[in-house]
Amino acid sequence: MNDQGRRKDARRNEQTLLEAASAVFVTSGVEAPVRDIAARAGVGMGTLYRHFPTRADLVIAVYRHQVDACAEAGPALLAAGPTPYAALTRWVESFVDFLVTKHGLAGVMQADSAGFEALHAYFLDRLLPVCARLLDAAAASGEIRAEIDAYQLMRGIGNLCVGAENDPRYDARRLVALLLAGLERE
Amino acid sequence: MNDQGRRKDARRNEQTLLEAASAVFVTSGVEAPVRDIAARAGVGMGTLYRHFPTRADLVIAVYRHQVDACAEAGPALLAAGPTPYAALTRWVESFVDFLVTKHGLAGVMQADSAGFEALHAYFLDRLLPVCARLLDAAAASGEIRAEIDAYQLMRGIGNLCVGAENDPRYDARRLVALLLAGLERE
DNA sequence: AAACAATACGGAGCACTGTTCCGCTTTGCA
DNA sequence: TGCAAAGCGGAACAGTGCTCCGTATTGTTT
Repeated sequence: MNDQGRRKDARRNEQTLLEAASAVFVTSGVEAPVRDIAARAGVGMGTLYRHFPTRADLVIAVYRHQVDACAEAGPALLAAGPTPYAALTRWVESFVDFLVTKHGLAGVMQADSAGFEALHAYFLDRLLPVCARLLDAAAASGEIRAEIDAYQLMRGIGNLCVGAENDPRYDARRLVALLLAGLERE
Repeated sequence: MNDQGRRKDARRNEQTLLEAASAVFVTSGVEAPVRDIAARAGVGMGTLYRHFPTRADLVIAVYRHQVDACAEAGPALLAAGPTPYAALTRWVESFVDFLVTKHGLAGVMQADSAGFEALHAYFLDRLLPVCARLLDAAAASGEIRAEIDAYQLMRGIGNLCVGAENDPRYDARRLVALLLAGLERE
């Protein structure tokens, strides 16, 4: 727990930055200017960038716990749910909830969002295997057509969540549900 | 054909700008720097902005014909297709083709894409009524569940097309097809 | 043909990004 | 207590979209 012998001001600043970033993300969204976060943490730009070499790294650090929790929920749901498709549905719903409640996260998670490749890669690394396992199980049980791979499903879900938070006429959950319904074997 | 008595250099520059923008959009995408377009047209920034007060206006001007064609295809398909749902499917496919072939257009068509509200509004004005008509007809014929309104469907389709052009692993057409399949009444 | 508004042009400049760089400060070990 | 090493702050850079205004072009009026 020595935190690798870094100086204690460094450790304190990293923590302060994470808290500031988390707060700013809630109020101004994930795309908030880096300066705002540094200012809120009472820290210079250099400090921010030494701890988090790019905006994406900061975003990853802030949401790492929730992404991990989402990844761990997959196998649990599969074990608990009545059927694999039910587990898939619930897992997807929780993922969508996560994306939709974080301002702009879905938009920035896209592969082509310049400078956020690391974020995209992290989400994929962590969640793709989980999604694949659920999808395979649901296909094996005959509940869905195996028409799509986990990558495309994840990307489709992410895309459907883009911009969902500032548009009362748009309900990403419903559209994702429709997409899953399209997978069902009739 | 007098083009409202504007000076002839003005008319010529507007045309040159449209051609330059069109060419740049193809090679560098819709989000290409405005300076690039002005440079390609051999024109100053002031000229560009006088003719197209915002980037969105330029994008609209470049794609206006194709959007209009898409809008007009709706009623035609409804009249021609075997069923309203088939017409809807075909119309959506043509819309997806349009979005996917224009670099970054889908991403920029989103409501929250800062500075592109005008573009979003234009697409909606032009295409929403067409989509609504197709959707209503398909619902009336009993082929689909009326679970979703035209706005949400359009937005969902637009979202699914985001970033589709630079990712060989992602096939927006297939996901949109799945979404439509989710609408079918079983 | 010459003078002269009116119209339109060009590009420097502004405000705002993310990111880098480096002189100065703080820390913790000897 | 001294002093390198580690860390810090924020000015400065490069790249955006967009504005502003002095200058050039146009076409109309004498």
